[in-house]
Amino acid sequence: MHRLRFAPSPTGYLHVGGARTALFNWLFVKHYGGQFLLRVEDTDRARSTEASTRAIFEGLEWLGLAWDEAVVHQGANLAQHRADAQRLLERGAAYRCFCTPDEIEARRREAEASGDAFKYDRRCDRLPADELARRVAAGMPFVVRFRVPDGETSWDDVVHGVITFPNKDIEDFVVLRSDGTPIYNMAVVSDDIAMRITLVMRGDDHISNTPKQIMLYEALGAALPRFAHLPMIHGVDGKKLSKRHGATAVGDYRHMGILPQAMLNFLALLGWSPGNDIEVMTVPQMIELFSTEGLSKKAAIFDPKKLEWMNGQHLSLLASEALAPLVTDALTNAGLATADQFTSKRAWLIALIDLLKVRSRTIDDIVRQAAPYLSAHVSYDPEAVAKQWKDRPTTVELLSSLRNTLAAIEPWEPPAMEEALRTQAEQRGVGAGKLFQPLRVALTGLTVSAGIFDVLALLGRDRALARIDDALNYLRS
RNA sequence: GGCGGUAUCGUCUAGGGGACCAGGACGGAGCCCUCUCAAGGCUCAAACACGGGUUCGAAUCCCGUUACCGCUACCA
Repeated sequence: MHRLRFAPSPTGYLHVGGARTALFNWLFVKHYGGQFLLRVEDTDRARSTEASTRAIFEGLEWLGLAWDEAVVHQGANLAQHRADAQRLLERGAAYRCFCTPDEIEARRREAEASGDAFKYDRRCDRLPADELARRVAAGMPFVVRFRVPDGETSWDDVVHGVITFPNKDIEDFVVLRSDGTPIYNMAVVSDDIAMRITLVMRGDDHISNTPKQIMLYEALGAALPRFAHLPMIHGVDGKKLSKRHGATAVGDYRHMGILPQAMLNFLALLGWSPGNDIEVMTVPQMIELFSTEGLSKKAAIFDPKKLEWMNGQHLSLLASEALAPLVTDALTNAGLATADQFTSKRAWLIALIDLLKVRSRTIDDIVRQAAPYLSAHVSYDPEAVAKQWKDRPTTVELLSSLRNTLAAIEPWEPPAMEEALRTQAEQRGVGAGKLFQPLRVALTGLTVSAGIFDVLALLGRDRALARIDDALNYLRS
């Protein structure tokens, strides 16, 4: 049984890069079977916050990436980490190092000054037994260093294939600080063993940690998991994604009106390809199609434009009924409507969404376009007025005439409207657009909207006529 | 600096020796549809980093170079 885990450190919001890593872990488990676990790596007390932990949970929940079993808090496993480090010491795989940070730093500077790469010289490992005993007895502070064995360390990475590191390039790294707390690599390995993780899938910035971790597994006598190192996600400038690139937290996109399934679909395509030129997928399709074969090695650049397009695709994939709650929420938040406003007008709301979603890429786009249909009056876009109501007397005459025609239409439905209005255009010897555009401005205040008959239908006869009256008043004043 | 990783259109990618004068998608340009805006359809511009090999044949394999990224902490 596969057991994978997503292990974010709660030092900020759920980042798109983290979300993508979580997604691939989740997809793997959903496709191949197994458990998807969540571990919060909160051992950096200085940077970890409760708020961040909550934000990560919320982000994952919003995306629908549900985890199995209870969340593991790394900070709670300190005793286990320490015990594992102690075992390392007992087995002779690690040793006590009494060098102080200042001493190490001084030697490092010295080495750099002479152009050499610094590597801990293992001097404390050569301490005579009696001296070692004396220092321990005297209670001298020490860190525990792992004694890197000779040879080389390699593994068959699921995405990169075989990667090999000569051990001589790895120094005896610290596994336990002088205060007895574990260093990252120790904590990770200890936890992954305890959680019985079978596949460690994470960002490829961890590639160089991997040989150290493998050595730890081996020294601890634990079975090795497999490793899969996913490529990073960069900003448009090719640099590591940061706040400078604008929205990088998944929550930001949620608030911009992006659908979670679109976010997932977009993220999935960053570093993975199902092949066959498939792009737009539902979540079940992604699970079905997911394969480690399609994983890419190359860092990808986050393109918000394509995300928006993707969202538009998912918007049209979704039934307006399903969109309704999201739209009402957004409308409410925008102060354009109240939820109970729609309880009696559900069919009307659905019709409105039908009209708007095809010309929207986000929920927010829908909200922006909804204003003319919800408010009592419209405000006229100056450019629209300038362009479509250029000659006021003519426009007044036209709108008045249109008003009369509209008032007599029966039933109040698009086919009847279309016939009446087109007939009128013919009688006037002008193209239909000459009527529709000025009318559109009267109805919506804008030169762009859904088809004019749909707008009329949605507005209802009374409001449509009232809008025309408003326009007439405006034009005469 | 050392070590590791990566390298196909601006971007995401297909491609795993001949099917490729390199396919799809986003974005861009244009056309069609059309009451406007979208959506949709069609068309165009746009890439195998460079240099050596291997091979009858390389985007695909190997080696260098270059560029970029990551790690190089008593951070995670």
